Amino acid sequence: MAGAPKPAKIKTRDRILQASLALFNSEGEAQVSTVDIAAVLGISPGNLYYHFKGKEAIIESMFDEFETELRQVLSAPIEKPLSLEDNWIFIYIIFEEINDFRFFYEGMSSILERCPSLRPRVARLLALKKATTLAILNSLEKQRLVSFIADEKDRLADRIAAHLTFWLQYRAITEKEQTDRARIHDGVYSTVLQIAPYVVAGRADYLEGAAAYFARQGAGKRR
Amino acid sequence: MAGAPKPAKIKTRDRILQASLALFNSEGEAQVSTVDIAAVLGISPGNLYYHFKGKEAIIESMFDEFETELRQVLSAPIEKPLSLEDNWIFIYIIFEEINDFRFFYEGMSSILERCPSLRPRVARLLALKKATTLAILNSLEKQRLVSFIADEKDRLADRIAAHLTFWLQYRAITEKEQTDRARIHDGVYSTVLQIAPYVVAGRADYLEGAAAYFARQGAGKRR
DNA sequence: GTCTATATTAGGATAGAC
DNA sequence: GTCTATCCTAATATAGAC
Repeated sequence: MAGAPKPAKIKTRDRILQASLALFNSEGEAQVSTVDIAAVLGISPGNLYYHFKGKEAIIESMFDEFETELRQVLSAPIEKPLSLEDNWIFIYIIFEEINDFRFFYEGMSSILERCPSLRPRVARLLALKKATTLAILNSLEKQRLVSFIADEKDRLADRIAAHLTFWLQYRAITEKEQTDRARIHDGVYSTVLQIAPYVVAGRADYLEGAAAYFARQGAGKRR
Repeated sequence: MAGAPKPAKIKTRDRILQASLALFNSEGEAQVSTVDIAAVLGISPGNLYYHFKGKEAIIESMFDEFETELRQVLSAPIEKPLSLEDNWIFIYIIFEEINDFRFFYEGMSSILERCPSLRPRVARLLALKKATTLAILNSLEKQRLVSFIADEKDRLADRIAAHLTFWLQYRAITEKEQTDRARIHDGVYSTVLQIAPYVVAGRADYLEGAAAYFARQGAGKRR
């Protein structure tokens, strides 16, 4: 009803990005050629090359978008602390972002070899993951919900950053039949459990609460 | 002096495996062609194809060896429990094995795409990593050194298995300048710290002991 | 912006002589 | 076992018409 603008045909450039992402994620970036991408879109390879210099250019353009989104997400809890449950949802969102861009994580070293300009940007993104995790841990610590000694806090933040980065890949190998949804869910639960042993009082309650929360969500149909 | 057999020229087949591993690890498997391998060995591509049907055959053959070695290593603590310090050395050995085969871990999803027969074997290897970790945790638990509630133990084993698998990659991105040695060292320390919060009594002592142990080793020249 | 046609290469792979 | 020579293919990339 509202003055919606005409159907607004999606620009070819964007269709290329969108189709490439889908293909990369399902087939693996290494297994997809520029011809494949053009084929699924029903356009000519020549046309594709009019929009992008090549596969690397496509990847770099995708990364731009991913980086922007993830930076935005990761900055939220640094600005204002979240409640415990909000933290859990927050981890969900991060895993979902990463899952949408999983081809990149799976082929990372080969991609970074071919797109060296991305290397420092990836490194900064990982650093931001750690910083955000640290901010959350600091907030929990200030609320006296958890406590750390020595360099435990810093090390935990590092491990969680790595966990966020690689857990989906780990699970993809160990549980081949899982759906994306199940893998993400499991990843979040697994992150939450990692914090449990540092919970000051009522660690059992925390574990129980988490188990209940994730059983509930697991049955649901988030996304 | 001793009746050493003549210089025993290494068989070409083995030289190919050895050179390929070195190239794969330094350049990335995807960036290395059969021609490259032949070139560094000073043999003809035709000769290489006499020994191996192609790059995939080389990788599969390398994996055979890696699998055998790692299985042997991982089976040790299942058969007989280790002391605390022995466990640390044990983790060192695992990281070293993985580091020697890191091209495989880095390009895993692409390699498994091309060598589907390896997928179940990799999955079983990861399962064995987890089983071994579980065996160690069980042993520590029986000695009353650590304690777990709910499914913490199982989840920790899973996380450590993932940690062993991906930590070197994580560090390779976040700390570009590190040497292999430093990365491995850091990986072991980081694994050890992950167990700390479950230590029943004297967690502070445990942490301090670990820090001292790894400071000492870090200065040393293991390997 | 899009297509058709074509060029260029690099990599994988084989045949046959030595 | 090893080399030379060669082939085949798939993927990248460009030129020029529409």
